[in-house]
Amino acid sequence: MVAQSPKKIHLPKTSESESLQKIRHTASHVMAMAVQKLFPKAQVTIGPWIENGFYYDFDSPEPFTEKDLKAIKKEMAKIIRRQLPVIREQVSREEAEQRIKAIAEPYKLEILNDIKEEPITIYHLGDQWWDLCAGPHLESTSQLNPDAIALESVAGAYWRGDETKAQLQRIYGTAWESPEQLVEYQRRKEEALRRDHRKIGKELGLFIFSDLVGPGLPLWTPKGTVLRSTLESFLQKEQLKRGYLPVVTPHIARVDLFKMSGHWQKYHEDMFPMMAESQDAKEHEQGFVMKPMNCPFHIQIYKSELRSYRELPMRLAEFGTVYRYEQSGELGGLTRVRGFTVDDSHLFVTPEQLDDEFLKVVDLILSVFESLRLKNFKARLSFRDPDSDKYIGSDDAWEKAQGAIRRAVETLGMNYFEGIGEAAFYGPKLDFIFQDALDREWQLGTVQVDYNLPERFDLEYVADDGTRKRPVMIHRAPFGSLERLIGILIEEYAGDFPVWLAPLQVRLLAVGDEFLPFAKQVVEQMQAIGIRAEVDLSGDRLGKLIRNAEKDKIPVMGVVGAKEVESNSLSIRARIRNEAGNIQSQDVGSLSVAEVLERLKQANETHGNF
RNA sequence: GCCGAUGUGGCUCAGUGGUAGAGCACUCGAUUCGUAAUCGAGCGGUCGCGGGUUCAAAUCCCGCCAUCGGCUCCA
Repeated sequence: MVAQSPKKIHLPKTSESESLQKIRHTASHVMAMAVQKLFPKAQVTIGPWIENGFYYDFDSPEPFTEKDLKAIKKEMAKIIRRQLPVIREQVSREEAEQRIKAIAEPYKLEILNDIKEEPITIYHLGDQWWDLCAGPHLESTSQLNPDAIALESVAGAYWRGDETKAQLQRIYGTAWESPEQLVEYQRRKEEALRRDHRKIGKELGLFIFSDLVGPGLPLWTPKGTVLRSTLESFLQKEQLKRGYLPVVTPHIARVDLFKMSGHWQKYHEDMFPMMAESQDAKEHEQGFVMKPMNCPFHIQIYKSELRSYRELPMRLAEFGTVYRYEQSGELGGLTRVRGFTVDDSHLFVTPEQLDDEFLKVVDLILSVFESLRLKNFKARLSFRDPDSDKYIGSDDAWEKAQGAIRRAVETLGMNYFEGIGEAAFYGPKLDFIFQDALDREWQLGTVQVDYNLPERFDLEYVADDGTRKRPVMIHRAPFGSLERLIGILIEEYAGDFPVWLAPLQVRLLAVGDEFLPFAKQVVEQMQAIGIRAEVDLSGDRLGKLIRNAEKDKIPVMGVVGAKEVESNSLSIRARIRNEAGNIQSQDVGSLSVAEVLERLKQANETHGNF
């Protein structure tokens, strides 16, 4: 059955709609006025529109709770009903300063100091309330519809986004052109929640967390492990085709290794504490640490022999599990964990090979995304912040590395944006950014150019003229991490994996117990050619078996009864993705066992549909 | 780490001061059944953990742990 959506409601983005910008600017001012009415001690700071609404940050001696939102919303409705005109006024810097001082709002003064242009614009709500604001705004509060506004949540937020500064109270709200849009927005949010990988991962039994094991440390169940290994072997195969060399390295190493790499100095707070045999060893920093990255290990393998230019590029690859002591408040599902597996590789190349090799890596990454049907991503040039001291190496090395990345994206004609301050401590990156079901952004794939670690580890190769030269390193991971990738994939597919990735590809459902032997025999044939299949042995009625298989999102169901045994066939029901990307369960009809085997084999090889 | 919220059987949830309940799942029995739930019975919970208040705590208070939404930080 096809669900008919009654009327498609378009939800505009704030950045694309001046009308929404006005609504949300004005709504945030009305909210701030309401808050100051109810909490006279609250001071206002900033309150911009965001893609789906707006927020406003307050410095309040008493924190707001979710219960307060109701009262604030009520107060907002009152303000709206008073039909206050929104008046724009231009004043001189001095005038603005005086007025701020008159109402004792120190944050506004700081904001004023940041505004470069003059005159300063102030927006008034009638003669009741005003704030510095660039606008645009509605003409009157009466143009807001209280039924198209919702206050969503409260959160702590640091002043200026700086954790050393005051913690403010942020209220998130959303406002729309009509109540219908608000309802649609809320409906979509609920729908997004249904795609949440934490929910689906639990339902499908892919991974678990245990309080005893610890936060941010996922445990992979048999089904989840099948999914992981399918992804791993897919990439492994692609890498072998491209001359990568597999390696395996330990999970821990002496602190000294990470002192040499610079991790101990620049990455210390992201690392689990050192293990040391004795207090004395600890004091002398003579212990072991869990690895937060694989690069220093791969470097040791490179360095274990004198390398010739003939060996380069040398591409050492490992699914290496790393451990990072992420702040507790950062952890969440599979997208942010403390132990994760990087599909890591370090390429040691001559400076002349760098550009070409970089392009090959980007090509691999894009083809991996294509195989996974991942289309919605952004490319970010993650460069260093020249004013920060969190990086190692010379300006020259950074210029060269950043130049190489820029050349690559220009050559490819890729769309990209720049993230200053987003570089790794040892080098700049080209990152591929995806969104989760709640529109949060996550970095998956990454390619990094590194002149610094070869320097720190004194890496060399013998050039064709017999001299010793320094290689350049490329760090790269198409998946980024298996954990985060799987989190994103689950949400992308809403749990309905393409046949080649589905942990269980086929389940056979017997109409009666007497058909189980035939079903078992067909499953054995499937397993023999690498198809993941099982028989439902629960003995329930067919309707129930189908319901369970649908709930488990198994791509192919094969019903077995007298007819099928007779003709060595299966009555196939399959979950098939339509053009719009929605999964529909379809009766494919009766197919011979041979035909089913062939189709599944094809799906596995081509990553296509059943 | 910071601000706020939440934590009841494997899962989803009800229970707000009087000593724990439902549905699903699981086990057993009956049913042998053709495309999204057959019927019945049974098993299962130190109500996140620790302390306190009270004659009495899942319920009120304090601390801790975990999860969720943000902030900050990152694959």
